[in-house]
Amino acid sequence: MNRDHTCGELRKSDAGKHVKLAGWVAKRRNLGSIVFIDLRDRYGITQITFDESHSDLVKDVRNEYVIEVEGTVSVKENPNPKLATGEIEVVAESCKVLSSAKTTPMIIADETDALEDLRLKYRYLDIRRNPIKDKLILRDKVTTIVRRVLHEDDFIEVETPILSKSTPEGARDYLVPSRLYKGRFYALPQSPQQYKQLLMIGGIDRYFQIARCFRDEDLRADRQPEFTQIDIEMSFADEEDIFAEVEKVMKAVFKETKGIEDLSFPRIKYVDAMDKYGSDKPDVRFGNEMCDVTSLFENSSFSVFANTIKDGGIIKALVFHNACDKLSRKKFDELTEFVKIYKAKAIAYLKYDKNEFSGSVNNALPENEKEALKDFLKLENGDVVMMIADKKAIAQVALGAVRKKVAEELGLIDKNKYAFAWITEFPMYEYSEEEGRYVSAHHPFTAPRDEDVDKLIDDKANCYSRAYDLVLNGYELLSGSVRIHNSEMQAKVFDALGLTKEQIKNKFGFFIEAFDYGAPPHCGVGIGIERLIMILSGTDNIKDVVAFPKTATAYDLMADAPSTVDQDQLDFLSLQIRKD
RNA sequence: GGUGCGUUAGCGAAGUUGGUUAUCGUGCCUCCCUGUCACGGAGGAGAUCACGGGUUCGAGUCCCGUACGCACCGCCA
Repeated sequence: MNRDHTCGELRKSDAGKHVKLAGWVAKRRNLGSIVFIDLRDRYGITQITFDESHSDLVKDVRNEYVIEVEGTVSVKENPNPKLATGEIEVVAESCKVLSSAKTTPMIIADETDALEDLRLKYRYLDIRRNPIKDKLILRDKVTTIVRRVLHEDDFIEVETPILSKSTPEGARDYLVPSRLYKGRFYALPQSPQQYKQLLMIGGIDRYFQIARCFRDEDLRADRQPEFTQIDIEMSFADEEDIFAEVEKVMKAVFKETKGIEDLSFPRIKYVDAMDKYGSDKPDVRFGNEMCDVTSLFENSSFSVFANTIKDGGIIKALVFHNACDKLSRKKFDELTEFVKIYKAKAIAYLKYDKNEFSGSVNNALPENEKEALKDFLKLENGDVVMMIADKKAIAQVALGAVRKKVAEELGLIDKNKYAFAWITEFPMYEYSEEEGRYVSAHHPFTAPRDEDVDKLIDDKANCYSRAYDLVLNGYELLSGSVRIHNSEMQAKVFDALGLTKEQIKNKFGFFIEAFDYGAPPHCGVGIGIERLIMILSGTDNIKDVVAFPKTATAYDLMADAPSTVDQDQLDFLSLQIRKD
């Protein structure tokens, strides 16, 4: 046995005990004939003291050496309040080097100077640091809570295949060439969607899985190519049942990890979320909802507004209180550039202070329209109004992005707040410019709203579904839907998506067939674990909560993956790499 | 696919209108030190300035390209 205690557990009450500790040398302080070593393991740090007669033992010991130490627990005269073990030290009698270490390329401490790419290359060193290690521990704690709560409610965990079948709708698949079937490919699952629905048909009425998912799409600060979902599906259930179950899980997680009990789960329809927040994942930790002020400017002499409306566009407005002094001309130049990212042409603003207007459109707008705006928005001194006149979709999204950015910069967001919202009744379809047709907004197994069944084929733009998201602090935490559970309806949706009978048979044949053998009504969700842990641990970087993450270009800097493979391997798979 | 920013000792950064020995902090090595806990003190080593090309008498600095990293838009059923 290399140790009988961890480096995080000894306290004053252990004084006098003879102990054996093992760990990494986090810091060596040599004061001449006395040497202090901070010994670190997963559980914490304990100071080891080598007095005059023992200091030679660690003469050649350096940072990050792995050592085993025996000694006696002793109470310190000057305790170190920064350490949980700070009231004691271990006075060493022996020291055995279990492993030596080269000088590390980065400082291993809570505050490291290393940039992210270096930390990814030496991820095993980065994981020794508390900020990363603690998040891995939190992640384990959360999945443990989730499993317990779901098990209490009779859900069972079932594993579904990683080697799966490519699906045409949605994200690009990661493909795995088959050796036994020349020219054929497995696909890694984007989610266990079809398998879990088949489990429902198989009578496993309450299923969950901590499921790894893969999507070959470009990355973001909150998106990795492989990620983990808490995947849940339940039969004989609808929105109310699944919302209740998810809320129960979230309440348990927040109570047991953060001590937070007063969570609420308001519901917002998708169209309202877009209207008020310009996003289907609104950050509702703060207000500043957007308003539609189009009607005030229909006959405006300000041609920019009037022409936008004439061309079918709208004018969205957003108010920030007491912000006149905080938002400079320069800031609005910056915001003008910012909204161009979202294809908006410009952002107009009016400041109302000391009962007078000023700002970019102050001269362009006639007095009566400014007064009307003031009444409509109930403006008070100090208010700043921002407006975007554009096509509806652009004005909403661009001003919604401004809402979030300015709120952050003005400090309107309470970082200690956790604001959930269910976003409901998503569109059934969205138009894909790229493909020139309507595609599923969620996925093709999503049920339409009862009242929209007759719009499935003929009025796709106005057809809404029983899909929902749970949003937390502006992140999409989960997605789900009530599923279609009869083959006629399913066939109708495939038809609406423009899939031919042959495509349906090839891609979904087994799935469709299953629905002919008695499918229960069912619904479910997939909760993004990484985003949940990000929010719980207060980081905006998904890489912080993944043990071995990939870069923004989906590269593993540590393992150097993806990599080329031997010709033999290609030959086995009957694959040839094109040289162009 | 697109936009922006970045790349200088092991690590993190500075480097002015282009100018001759590239600076600072930290880490590393050696020596001194019995109460430190970011120990302290003295000394030392350590750089093809990402790569390729160009402009120039002269490039870390200016220009073009490439690679890599980060963020964002598109994309992510």
